[in-house]
Amino acid sequence: MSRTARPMSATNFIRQIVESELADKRHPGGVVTRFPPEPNGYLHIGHAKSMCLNFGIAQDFKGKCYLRFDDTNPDRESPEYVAAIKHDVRWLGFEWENRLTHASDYFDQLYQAAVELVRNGKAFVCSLSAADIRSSRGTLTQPGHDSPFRDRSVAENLDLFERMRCGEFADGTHVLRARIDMASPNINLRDPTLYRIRHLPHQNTGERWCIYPMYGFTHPLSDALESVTHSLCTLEFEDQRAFYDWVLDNVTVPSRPRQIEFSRLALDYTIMSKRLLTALVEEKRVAGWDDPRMPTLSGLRRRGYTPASIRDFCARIGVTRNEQQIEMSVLENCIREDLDRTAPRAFAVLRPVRVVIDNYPNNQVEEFEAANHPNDPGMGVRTVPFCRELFIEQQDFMEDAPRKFFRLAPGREVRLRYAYLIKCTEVIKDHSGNVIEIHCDYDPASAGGKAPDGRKVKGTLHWVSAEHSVNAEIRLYDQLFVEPNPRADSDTDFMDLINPESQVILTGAKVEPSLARAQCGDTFQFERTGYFCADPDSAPGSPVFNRTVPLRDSWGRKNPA
RNA sequence: UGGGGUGUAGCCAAGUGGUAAGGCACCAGAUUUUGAUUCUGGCAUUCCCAGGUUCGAAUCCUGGCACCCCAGCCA
Repeated sequence: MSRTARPMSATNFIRQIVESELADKRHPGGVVTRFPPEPNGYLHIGHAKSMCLNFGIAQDFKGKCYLRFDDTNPDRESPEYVAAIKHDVRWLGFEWENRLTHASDYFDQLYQAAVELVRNGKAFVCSLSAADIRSSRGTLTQPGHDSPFRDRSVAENLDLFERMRCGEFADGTHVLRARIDMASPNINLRDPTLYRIRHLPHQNTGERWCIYPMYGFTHPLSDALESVTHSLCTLEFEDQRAFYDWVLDNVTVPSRPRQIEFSRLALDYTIMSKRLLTALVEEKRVAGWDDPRMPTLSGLRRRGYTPASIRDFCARIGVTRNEQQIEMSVLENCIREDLDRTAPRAFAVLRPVRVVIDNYPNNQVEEFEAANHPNDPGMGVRTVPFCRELFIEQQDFMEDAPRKFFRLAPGREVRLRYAYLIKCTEVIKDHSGNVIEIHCDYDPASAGGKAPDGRKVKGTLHWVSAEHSVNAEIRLYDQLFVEPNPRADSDTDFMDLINPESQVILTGAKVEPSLARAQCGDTFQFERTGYFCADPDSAPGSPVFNRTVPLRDSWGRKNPA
């Protein structure tokens, strides 16, 4: 499997815009996009959508895409996040080559741009407190009023701004504001803040600055400096576009990018807000950013999702301006489709119960050949050891079984896949009535699982040898929340909606011997059970597997446990 | 009448005046040594609603309705 991303097959309204502009020769320098994460958290699947869009357009239209860290707020950003983001971008299959940048790389130019605005009377130093700025901004329905500092002279503004930069003032004492229109119906145009004072070291620029530019000012200029042609962002920035354009209209810039918005991704039964994901991590409600229940790329990776499956998902959901609330089944379908093709099969018994084959020789061991993939002989075969005592799945035995239960029950015959047909002769229970041992007879003529006389045996079970199997820990994962949209009800704390069964740890699982040497990240289909992935917690001889996704199960769906 | 957006099936989504693609989900059947996979068929006489224009409207016009975003010195 190639590490490079396949282009998104589907088109969308943004690609159509790019295409028609290219047809009109509007971009002689080629199309340029950018993926601009803030390094204040880990990337999630919503970012994957943005990456597929931005890097995908660059790839398909022979353009370029920058990976630009939007690092203008030093108190939330850290090198740990920078490193994690770079790792995740590469993992998803995208390459920035020599186009790794930071908004902070442009702090000098940004400062000069601010000075230019001041010189032209388009910006002023405001010495109102944050609270006063807020109250003078007006409301959604009422205009704001001008700051008393709005008409400071250019000379005074220049002097003050310079002194802000030199560290003469404490945090919060002054800000630089654009001089636009306090009565604008668009609140973003009511003299928005351009620079604030923060005496804080920065993850990239260190101690060099104590004033930091705001997003709304930084973003259009960074785009222009990188000759970005299409600045693609999510819908909540739509109202900011007027300010984006104002900046580009009022500062001398080398190029003229265009902002286009698309809707952000929401997935059922999870959350995509970085603030809330951070809270889950910090309050230790999950094991970390890479907890397999998290919608982060690192979480999905640890869960067993492949980059290709996530790219496929992004292609399937499309890019529009509609609110997107996607069902989990879409994502699950993508990983099942990928892993069905690529994951070798293996036997693992999650909740074992002992089976004794009374008519099988006591010390005999046979090796049966098993296909690594039933539909792909190229994936080869392995052998699995068989002996008198085995484990099967507790769920595969029922004492009083209905007609349609195609598994083991007293007097009934099933196939042990690749091995023999066995018939249940006796059930042994403990004092509280739990089945602890199932006795069977096997048909010696059915080696390999073939019915010698062609008799129909509907049920086929997976199994492991009691003597040869390996103990394993298996972690079952399910949706993180019990509500499709945990944020829907503002009276309910989303923490209270965490699914208590989102992680179920099985410590007594028995897996076939070949699985003892599973390497972290190896994926398997445990037959009849699901897709699993070896966790980094695995140790030699004691593997740990995460369930990526269960197999589709038309029996279990109709007969919930 | 604060501003900006969005309404096509349960969830996504094509569609750009010529008679509703596709995916997921769901249902039915075939094949199957995984109740998996695969395959086959079904699933919107109608596009938020109401009028209008037109031979013809999801597409154009008018008027409603519903939902989302915006009042950080966050991004």
